[in-house]
Amino acid sequence: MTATQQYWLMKSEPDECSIDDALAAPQRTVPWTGVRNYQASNFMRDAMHIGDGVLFYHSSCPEPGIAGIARVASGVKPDPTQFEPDSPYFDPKSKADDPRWLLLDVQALRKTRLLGLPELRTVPALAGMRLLQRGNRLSITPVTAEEWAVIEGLLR
DNA sequence: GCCAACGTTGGC
DNA sequence: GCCAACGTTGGC
Repeated sequence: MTATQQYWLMKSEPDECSIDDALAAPQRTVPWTGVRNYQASNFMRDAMHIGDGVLFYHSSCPEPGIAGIARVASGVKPDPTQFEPDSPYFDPKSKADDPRWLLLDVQALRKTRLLGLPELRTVPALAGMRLLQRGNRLSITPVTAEEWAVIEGLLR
């Protein structure tokens, strides 16, 4: 156990799962369903570890931004919604013995004030954040230790 | 609702 | 393996 803690930003639509929803869940933990992008999925499979820090981001909503702090709470497992025909995340190409999509559990730690996207863009130290790069659409992006520290400072 | 940006699909 | 067409994301 030598891996140092890493940091991530994970987008969730608050209509589906807000930071309040996550905090209200059993163990404050929710399965991160619905990732349907290989880059994001590969982050979960190859790079994310239990205990990593997570910025809980609200997207596709009136006020997009960081809404809370969470942690990675499990390793990867198959995302069951890919096998559910009635789910919006159903993937007919997925086979039970060869799932295409993974998830891991995320445990909410605390709600923060909303650190909105416009405010994030004003912080020079965050100019390089993956989230803020032009055209970024990834639902899971790495956050550097420096960026994490700056954001913790803004949320204090 | 618009649209820029990006990822995926599938014909060749 | 290329690349045009199409679908999706997500801020505005």
